[in-house]
Amino acid sequence: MSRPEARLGTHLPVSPPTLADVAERAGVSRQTVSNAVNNPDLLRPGTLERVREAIEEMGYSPNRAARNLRTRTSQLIGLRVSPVQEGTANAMMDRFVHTLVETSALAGHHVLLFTGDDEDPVAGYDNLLRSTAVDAFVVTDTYLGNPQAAWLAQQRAPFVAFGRPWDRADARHPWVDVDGAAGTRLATEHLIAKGHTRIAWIGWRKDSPIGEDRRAGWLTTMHEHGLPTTGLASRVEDTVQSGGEAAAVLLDESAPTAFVCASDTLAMGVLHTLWLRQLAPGRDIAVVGFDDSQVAQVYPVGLTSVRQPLEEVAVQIVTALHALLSHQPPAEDGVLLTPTLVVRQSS
Amino acid sequence: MSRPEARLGTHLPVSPPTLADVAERAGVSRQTVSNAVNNPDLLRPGTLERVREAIEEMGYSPNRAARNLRTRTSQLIGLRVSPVQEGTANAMMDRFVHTLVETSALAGHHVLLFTGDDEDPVAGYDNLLRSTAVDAFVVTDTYLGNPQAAWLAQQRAPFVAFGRPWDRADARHPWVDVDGAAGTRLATEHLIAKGHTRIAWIGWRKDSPIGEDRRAGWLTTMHEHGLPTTGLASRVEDTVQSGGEAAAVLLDESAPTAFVCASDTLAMGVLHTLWLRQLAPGRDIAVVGFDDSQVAQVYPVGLTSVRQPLEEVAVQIVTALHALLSHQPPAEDGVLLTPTLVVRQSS
DNA sequence: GCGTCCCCCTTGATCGTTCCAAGCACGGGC
DNA sequence: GCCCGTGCTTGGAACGATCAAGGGGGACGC
Repeated sequence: MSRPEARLGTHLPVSPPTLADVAERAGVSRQTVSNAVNNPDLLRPGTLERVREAIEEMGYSPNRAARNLRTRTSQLIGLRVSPVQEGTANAMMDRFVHTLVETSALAGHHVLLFTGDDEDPVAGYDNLLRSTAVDAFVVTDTYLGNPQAAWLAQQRAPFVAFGRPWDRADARHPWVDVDGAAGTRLATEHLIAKGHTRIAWIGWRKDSPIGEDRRAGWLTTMHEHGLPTTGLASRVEDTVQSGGEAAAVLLDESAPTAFVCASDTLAMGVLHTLWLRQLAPGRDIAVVGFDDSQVAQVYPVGLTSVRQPLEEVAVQIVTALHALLSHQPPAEDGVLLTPTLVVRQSS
Repeated sequence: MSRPEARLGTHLPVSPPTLADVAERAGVSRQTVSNAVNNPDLLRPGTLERVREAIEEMGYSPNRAARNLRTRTSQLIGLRVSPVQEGTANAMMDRFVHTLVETSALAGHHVLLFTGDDEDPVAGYDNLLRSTAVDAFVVTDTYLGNPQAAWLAQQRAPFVAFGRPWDRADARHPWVDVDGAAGTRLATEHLIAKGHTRIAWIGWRKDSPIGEDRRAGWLTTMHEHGLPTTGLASRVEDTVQSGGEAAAVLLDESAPTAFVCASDTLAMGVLHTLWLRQLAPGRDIAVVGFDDSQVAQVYPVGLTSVRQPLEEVAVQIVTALHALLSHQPPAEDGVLLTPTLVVRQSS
């Protein structure tokens, strides 16, 4: 029994061929075609060849919905996109998302984007989860107090976080993160090697664990080298203006010769202050940022910056997801990757 | 017959409730529950209330795969993400993608990301299309010679393009685009109003229709005001370095007092040259970019730039997609939106 | 020649939802 | 009290794939 519309030479879009259509053409059963696609080893070479030809000729591709229904799998990975913050320099997600999409494709998965209600951050996850629309999630914004990771863990939903669980109360779950302290350590040691001794820190407010982590890298490295840190640290909002103001105050009060910043955004503020004071970045005062964002690369005076290995992060996340979905017990909860330092003219 | 695992108080993830489970609980049939979800008007208020309570209590959400299979619909919109180009300033896609995701969500759709083989740009589309994994596509990179739009049109696949069909050979299809010429016209008239008469153009090579469109806006506006253009235009690669070099040459040979650029990337190059020559952007020489990228906003001397209404583009695209999927004959093929000018210190 | 085993393939059932057509209850009209 | 139309509700079928068994044929050993 072949479907009528596939026969008619109509101009209407014909429905794509099904497993049964291919089976009929190849003179085998449905299951054999299915095996040809999913378990080629089970077929005799001759049969396999014949089925493959039929598949090729008819342009057959398995219907996703039917397969999803039967296997209780969607081959989709959910990723929540958070609102765009204009004015900050972190166009960093682009790089991550692209690699994630590419890597997942290799593992046979696609990436599904969804937005979150800001009032109910969990709603988006809940919907997709209950309707079995996605197999797993990638959670990116794991700042302290974000309930998503804990909620997902409690629901026993498969997910991997980009970011460590800062809160001890969070149930254990797989995560991949970048060692921020190692990054600022790289930056600080680079500056020390260049002969700097008065190296200032401009970071975020104290309630950001990520910020504190990055600050610790600077602090311990300075201490290890017996260098002073008192009066050389400042905590501000993550904006260009705040960074500039902090740099101005530090320059006036503590006379640093170099700045390590918790973000490229803050570093841009520092560069702005240097510009106003006719100081040449890299020659008079060194500046190092964090994230290696596009501004760092495009800015006339290239900004030295700590670069997160986002490509590797994506690969590790997909690996962890794959293990999770295969129900393999994870070897370890988390993976901590080390960033690199991209040296440009500003240092 | 209720599923056993839903009864057991096991720690294993229980499969979510189905339509039948809800029906049993509410004391109605499957179809009634389905109607309560999809056509509430068909139910008597009392029944509707009862079913809704059951749905709420059990946390029911329709299984996506089953629904997709039956309705031959996936509620997914495919979007190809192109490789990240480091060094260019176009973090512009972020804004677009986010609005697209948000707007589609309102229409009940999700966004599926996929990558394309660079060698076979059509492969990714073909796979998703044949496996009925997506309902429609949004095509973003519609540069001349890109076969995707034409191929999709030929396949009668539903899609909306962000970008005009520059090639007349392309079959007709819905599109949404931003009027680049109107943008550079805004920029040029802004500079003329500021008293500039020697306004230079730095754009892309001739084979880019988008670049030619933007160039035309500058050219016609200059002509309309009886201003000179000879020796004031240059065409280069879209890199910071090329923009800087072009600016240097133009400054030496034609003494312009203002620059209109085809991109923020090129404008950054111009700013760099000004920096090297100790010229103050905005006071000595005016500069206008295109795209209002993050560098334009973060750069110490704010860069005046043409801003594309990406949010509106996304809304229009979703509207067109909705019409397309409802088989409503589109009122018109394309929608052309007008950009705005964000004036900052550089002009 | 016959039974046994194994490999390769086929058949029927199933996933959870929506479509279809028939069933039943309720109420009005006579 | 009976008939009939309207409207909510119902069981059966279908979407297209995979899972779980069942069956047929050839090779091999006795």
